[in-house]
Amino acid sequence: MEEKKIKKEDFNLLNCPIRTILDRFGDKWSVLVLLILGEKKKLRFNAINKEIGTDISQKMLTVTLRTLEADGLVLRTVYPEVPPRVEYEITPLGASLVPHIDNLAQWAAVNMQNIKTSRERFKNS
Amino acid sequence: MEEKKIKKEDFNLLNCPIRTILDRFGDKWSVLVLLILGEKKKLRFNAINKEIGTDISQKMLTVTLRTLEADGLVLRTVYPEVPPRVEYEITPLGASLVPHIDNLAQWAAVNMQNIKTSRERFKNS
DNA sequence: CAGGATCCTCACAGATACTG
DNA sequence: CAGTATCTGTGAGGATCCTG
Repeated sequence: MEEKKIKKEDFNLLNCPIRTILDRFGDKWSVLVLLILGEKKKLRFNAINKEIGTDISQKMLTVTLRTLEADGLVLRTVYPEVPPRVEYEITPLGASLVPHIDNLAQWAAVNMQNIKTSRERFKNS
Repeated sequence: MEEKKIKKEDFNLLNCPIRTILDRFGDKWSVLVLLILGEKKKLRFNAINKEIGTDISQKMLTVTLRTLEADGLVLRTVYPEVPPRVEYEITPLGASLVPHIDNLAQWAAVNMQNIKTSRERFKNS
């Protein structure tokens, strides 16, 4: 059995750290959840769901939260009650990432119109 | 003919600007190409290809460059020669984005081990 | 309430062959 | 040299049903 395939995990495109994090946060929901928890401190599952809107499926919210938890960016606390209560909050590590995302968001907000115009011009050329 | 489907382009998840840019740069190659062009100023197609390594296909490099060009982040100059010569360089807009990506990369480099450890612990729990 | 378990699908990415 | 044109697969994301 050969091993031609280099695993994404092991290679990470020249071990560029930026790629390692983009592999995680380039997905559809991680950043959004992180920003929400960065603001609101403590939230339950359905509360996060409401914050996002109806656009995320239960499954994807679960997957996203589990990934963030596994990475140590979000803390998940289960209270042994009936009905069950689960609260999510951002960790210091997660909080340290938020400002960087905010910076990117800032840049995006400032230059969005610029990009859209450029995109439009490109289409008609 | 109904129009139930909301196009990704039009919706952008609550028009959150951060999502708009992550939709673009969450892909596999855009950020890498941007960083390379941010350093090397002017490069030809095959030169970029070499910088990345053998891991990107011609097609994906073309697609990536075209998208960056459309967004106004990269300038594409075709010289009417035989054989053809095409040079790519970063635009001021693109250059203004690079530091933000670098910041993220910095964070990633600093906290990568932390995250990996956390991930390992999560797996064995 | 907070998910787990399934099934589906479609867009993105890759491989390959060809060309001005 | 710097691309196009096709074909194909894979897996993130979504819909739905079920449960401690």
